Amino acid sequence: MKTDNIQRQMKKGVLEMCILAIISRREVYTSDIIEKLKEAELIVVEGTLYPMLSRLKSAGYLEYSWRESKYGPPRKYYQLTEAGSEFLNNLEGSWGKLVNSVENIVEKNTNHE
Amino acid sequence: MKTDNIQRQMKKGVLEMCILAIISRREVYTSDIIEKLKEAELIVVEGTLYPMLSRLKSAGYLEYSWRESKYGPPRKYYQLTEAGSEFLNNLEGSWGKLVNSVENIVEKNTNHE
DNA sequence: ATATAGAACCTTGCATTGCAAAGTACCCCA
DNA sequence: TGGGGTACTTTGCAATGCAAGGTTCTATAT
Repeated sequence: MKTDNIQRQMKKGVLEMCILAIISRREVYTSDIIEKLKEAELIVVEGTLYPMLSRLKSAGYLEYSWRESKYGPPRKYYQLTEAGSEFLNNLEGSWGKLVNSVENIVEKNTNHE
Repeated sequence: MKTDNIQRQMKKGVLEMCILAIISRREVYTSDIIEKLKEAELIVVEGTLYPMLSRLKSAGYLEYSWRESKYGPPRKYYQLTEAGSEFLNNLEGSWGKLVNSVENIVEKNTNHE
């Protein structure tokens, strides 16, 4: 159990929410998302993101449109669907509950030395 | 992607921290831990907890001592090791960072309607 | 034309791990 | 001796983050 794994494990389950949140702000493509996450110090790599976006698309939470780029092949720009907005709301609710639960447990144990 | 899975996915990675936090308060055995988690509305079942405790034990973060019970077979009461305390501190640090990161991402997108 | 570089997308395989379900072992009491 | 309750353990499955490798497209230099 390495320290490296800690952040990784914890990220699980909130990544979808973060990605949907980023897309909800404005249409973005994959590299934009990676950059936004990096700004928030949540490192994510392509191998994680592409399958994730596919899953969210299959689930009906996302759509995309192709746009050309001057610097390379065309890009997939993602947008949230109605269902995606709802889902994001649910995720944010669950996240809030989880944060509360964890604080209940952890704070009781903090020995303020 | 069912709503049922949301909480489950998010729980991943913080469970270890919560369990260590609970054990750090006082010596407990498995059923105690389940009950404490339930109080905080973090439902965990035996099939999750036992392998987890074994992992934490193998990693050197926990020790246990057997104690007899009036009501059944003896119980394993867990205590944190030195390494376990350190690890718990790390986890709490990572957790704090993650909460900040997520808030950075999510709050920027909240349209306070 | 051809080669090179770089951007963007996608796929495969692995390791981790929460969980359901089934199994084992112990204790008490009638 | 048998039944019920408690506790611990194991097996197999499904989900998923990620490393690594691959394909396709554009632009630029030769």
